[in-house]
Amino acid sequence: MSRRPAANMTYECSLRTESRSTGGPEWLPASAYTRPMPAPPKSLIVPAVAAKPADAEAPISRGDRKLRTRAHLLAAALQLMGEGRGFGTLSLREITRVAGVVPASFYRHFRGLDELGLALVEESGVTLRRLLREARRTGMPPKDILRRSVQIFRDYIHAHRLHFMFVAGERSGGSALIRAAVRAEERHFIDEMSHDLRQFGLMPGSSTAALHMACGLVVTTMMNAATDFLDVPPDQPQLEREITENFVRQLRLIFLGARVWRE
Amino acid sequence: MSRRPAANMTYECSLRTESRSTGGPEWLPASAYTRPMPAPPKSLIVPAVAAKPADAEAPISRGDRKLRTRAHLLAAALQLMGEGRGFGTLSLREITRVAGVVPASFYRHFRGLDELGLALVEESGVTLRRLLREARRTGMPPKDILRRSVQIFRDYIHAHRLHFMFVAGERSGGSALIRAAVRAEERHFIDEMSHDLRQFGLMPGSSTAALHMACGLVVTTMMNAATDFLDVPPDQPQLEREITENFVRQLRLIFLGARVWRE
DNA sequence: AAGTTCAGTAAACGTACGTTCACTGAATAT
DNA sequence: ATATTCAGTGAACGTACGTTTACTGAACTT
Repeated sequence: MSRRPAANMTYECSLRTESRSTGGPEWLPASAYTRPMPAPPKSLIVPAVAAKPADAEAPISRGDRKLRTRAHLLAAALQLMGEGRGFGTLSLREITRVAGVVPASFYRHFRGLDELGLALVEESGVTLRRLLREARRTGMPPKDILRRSVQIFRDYIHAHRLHFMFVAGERSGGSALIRAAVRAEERHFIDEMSHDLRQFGLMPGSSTAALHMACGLVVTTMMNAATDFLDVPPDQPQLEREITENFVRQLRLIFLGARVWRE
Repeated sequence: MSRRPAANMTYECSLRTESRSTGGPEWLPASAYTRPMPAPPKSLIVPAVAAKPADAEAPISRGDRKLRTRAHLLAAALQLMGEGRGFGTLSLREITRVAGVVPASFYRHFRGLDELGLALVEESGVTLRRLLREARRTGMPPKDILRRSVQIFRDYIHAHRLHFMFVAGERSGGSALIRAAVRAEERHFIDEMSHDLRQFGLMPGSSTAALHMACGLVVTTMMNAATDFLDVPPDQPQLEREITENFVRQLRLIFLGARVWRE
């Protein structure tokens, strides 16, 4: 399961070209675009939701248009991986199909799939860092820090589900190129985190190296928890609570260990 | 990079059939098999080594032969993933090609690729558990436990490189089916490990639940370290030493935390 | 107003894929 | 000695793929 639909289907083409003339654009006045109106980037399974939520109106400029299509391509790839597939299993045609664009168009934006992958890593890296930034801005409530942080983290994951699926998935699997890029982002994340921890004065007795090591441990644990959270079916609050609880305890143990750490 | 060779190649067929008549079987007397002698399961890159190391002689029985081919298929899949690709990117034809067998033969052994994947999970699970078993047999040397264990672990990883690449890679990425199976194996591993830790009397003050939680943390860290180890190029002993050192410290921190753990 | 640029198009190419089918012939069962 | 079984074969099928090519026409430049 979960690999490509195993051959024998309706032959791909009908989708884009037909969907524009038949069941297509009643959800938006077709006149909104002059010609290169991209077909709705709808999934093959859930047709309506996600990716391009009536952001229509008038994005006129040519450069903006290009950016928009590029974003559609990235979103399409993420969406496909959201159905539970590795980046390496995506095909170019598939991505362009979901993005509502012809395959050849892809090359106007990326040299190939790897380049798109790297763009996704960067995008995800930004999402990751924003998590830290928000935590920094909020400051840490001195009471129940861990439990609160984990709750925030859980919410953040679900709000950026696709990015986290991507990072968690490609962090260890798949292509060496992408994995390396993800690990680099992760290192930046660890660096920032240990900087913040020092700033906030948690673990004052520890050396920089020890702090960094502990943060690495935290991030590993965090990524693992992310995979766990993302694998929970949406109707299993009990399971999610257990994962939350386990994650909190693990973090507690780590910080306990860090407090008594001596070289 | 690292996805499939990007089209435009010599058309696959020539490979198997030709290699038998031209440059093929001088490494073994062709008469060893009557007819269904499988072509050498050589990689497209490194032709000679690995998979079927002169285990020839006479495995006569039909059942044995079937098992042997099955093993070749599993080994072929692992080998391909060893080149740094996710399981989801493998194709059936590719696997049979490397295994030295015609595509249709695949179905004599597996219903499809997923079934082969699950077989690989099981195989890898056995490898994982053998690690614990050996640790149990040896007993833990009371001096420098952590450092010694990590060295053993590092050696074990390299001795079973492909299995660990598979587990580490599919643990978070790829198909939900395989991921679930891997996580199940991992849970078994954690169970056994916490049982052993209790047996050996480490962490005597902790509840079963706490022990289990700590073991989960250890295994997550371990899997992460495995990916790190496997990504080190073979000529970078310094980098490997750093990873080892980091891993030791992380484990030390975890056990430190576990020692002072209170509910 | 005329000319240039270039994101997106349509069609074609050669290759690879999964799956099916009737077959062959040695290992087994009778 | 004869019949049955069945792992492995070879060929064919329809579908999907990545990439290239010449094109169109609106957005920009002059």
